[in-house]
Amino acid sequence: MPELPEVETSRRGIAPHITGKRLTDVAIRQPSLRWPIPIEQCQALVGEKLVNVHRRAKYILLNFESGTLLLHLGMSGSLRVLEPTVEPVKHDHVDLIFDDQAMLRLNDPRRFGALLWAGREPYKHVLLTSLGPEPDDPAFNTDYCYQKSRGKRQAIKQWIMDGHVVVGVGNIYANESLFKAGIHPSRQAGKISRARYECLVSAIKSVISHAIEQGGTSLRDFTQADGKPGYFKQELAVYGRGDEPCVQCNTPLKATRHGQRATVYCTQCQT
DNA sequence: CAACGGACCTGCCTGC
DNA sequence: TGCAGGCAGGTCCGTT
Repeated sequence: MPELPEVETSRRGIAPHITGKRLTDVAIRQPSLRWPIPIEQCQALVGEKLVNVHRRAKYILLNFESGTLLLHLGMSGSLRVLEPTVEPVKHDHVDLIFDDQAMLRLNDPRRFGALLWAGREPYKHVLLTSLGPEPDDPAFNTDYCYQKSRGKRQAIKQWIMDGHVVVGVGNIYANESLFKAGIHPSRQAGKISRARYECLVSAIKSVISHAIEQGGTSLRDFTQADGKPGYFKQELAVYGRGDEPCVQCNTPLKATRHGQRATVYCTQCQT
């Protein structure tokens, strides 16, 4: 479900409803996510105010007065803000209940998500320390990519999906960005020219920022915090369109795999 | 060190 | 209708 645009959409959806409110109760029905939820540290936050809700990569940072809860949605997680009286359904693993009748509820069928305690200096948490720049960071630019990729034999698709290179480019937006830049997904990262990296960086920035504006991509069950779908799906050029005609040249799109992940590209437009 | 595959889970779809 | 198998938006970790 969530790549960076979906996570940012979720953050924007929940923040206005819970920022500045005081945590009054915590319900953890399933503590076994990717890593065990630190139940006692969550309960110790009861009585504290939620100062703000930030995001780094695909992590949502719930900043309380005494420290930060790190939230990751994994492959299938979603967040809703509901009234505390709403009955939980299957896979509603965690509720954070705030005063003023606001409840943040995490649902995650596959349980690849995470809720972790990151203390007073969350950016020093091991999961956040070695992350690459955000796509919209000026530090993510042509020179950075060109220099960092030299000597790398990895396929470009896998390289841009590596969070140590740039964060937030998951499988959907990797496919879309490579199509937009006209780059074949199998091309070796270390052999791509500076000029082509300029196209790719620009494509990644525009694809991600546009998807955020559209409220993310709704596939299967992704919805925004208010339950509405994202609207980016209708703009996908290649993802999920194997064998369908290329939007630019009508050639049937080729579906294949890179490192266990579905890859779709145009054999004519991407070289 | 780089690169790859496996692992963690459930749900949904396809084909027999 | 039932069931096995494959696949899904992420990413850490162990092994080559």
